[in-house]
Amino acid sequence: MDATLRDRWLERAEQRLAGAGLRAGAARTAVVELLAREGQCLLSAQEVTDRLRPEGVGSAASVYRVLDELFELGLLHRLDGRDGIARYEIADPERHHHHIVDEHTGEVRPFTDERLEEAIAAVGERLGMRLTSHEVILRGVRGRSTTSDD
Amino acid sequence: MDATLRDRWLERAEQRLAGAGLRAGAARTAVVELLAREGQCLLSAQEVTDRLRPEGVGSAASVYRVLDELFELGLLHRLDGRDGIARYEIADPERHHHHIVDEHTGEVRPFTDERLEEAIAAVGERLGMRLTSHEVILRGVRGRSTTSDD
DNA sequence: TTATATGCAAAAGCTTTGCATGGGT
DNA sequence: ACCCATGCAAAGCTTTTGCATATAA
Repeated sequence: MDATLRDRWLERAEQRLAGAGLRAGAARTAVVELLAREGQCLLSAQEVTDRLRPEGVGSAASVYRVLDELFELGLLHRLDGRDGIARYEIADPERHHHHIVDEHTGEVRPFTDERLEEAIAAVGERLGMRLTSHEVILRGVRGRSTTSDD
Repeated sequence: MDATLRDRWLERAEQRLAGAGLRAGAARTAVVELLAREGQCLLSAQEVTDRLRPEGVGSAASVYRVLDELFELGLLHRLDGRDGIARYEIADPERHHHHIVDEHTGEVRPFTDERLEEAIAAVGERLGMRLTSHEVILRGVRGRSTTSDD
């Protein structure tokens, strides 16, 4: 867990939430703090709710509402999975990653790639669009493009 | 509509479906033919069902089943939208595109970019993964990265 | 003839919403 | 005090599944 990232996001989140005239209730506070700690990789509403249960706060409704609020404020990235479940992770302007899924294990690994980012920016330019967000999902299996295979 | 693409896909689809020991019923035939014609851009199960209604075939259940079959056989790409709806489009090995969404209008435009593809292939190499599929979604607004804004 | 495809209706699963209550500011 | 946040339960939606029937091979 990246503590710098956590603190930076937490501060920005609280700023922006307050700035939007929203109030800090128990559920929202718990969700935000959980995300700051454990939301650096993808988390579903269900997972958030489950991890909050021990604390005795965070109904499904509140979790969904808070997650959506944070997303709308640009504080979270959102990915809609093949399984019909939305997953969120904290959005940090200075740090940016994408995901690669192992088709065998289902494991999701984050990665960053400068060349990929440049290519994407160039596409936006070429198409005459100012990009507000983008997402890349790679799927594959272990092992390079040799002929071996599984 | 690209007739070459349509015919190539149709042929490959029928081959692969037959090869999998599946039978050609009325619903599947209708779905496959519709996709060959109009499935070059994203289409939801609902949209497929609606367009098949005049023909009097294609219940929701059958459409979902056929769509999933085709996807599992690698004949369709699948994208899970923000709205919780899955959309499909025909997969052509020789042609490959991604999508850019206009945040104002919701309009989805397909695009291709060689440099982007190369960057993605390089990432797979670097991470030691043989890529089986990948998707890129860009979101933005009209106008280049000037300071104007929307 | 025999296994598969189809359609209807019911069920399942994620997410949203209505409403009364509790809690920030 | 005022208004927002919360939680429960019900509703909404897309997608899946069970089952009887029709149909391809």
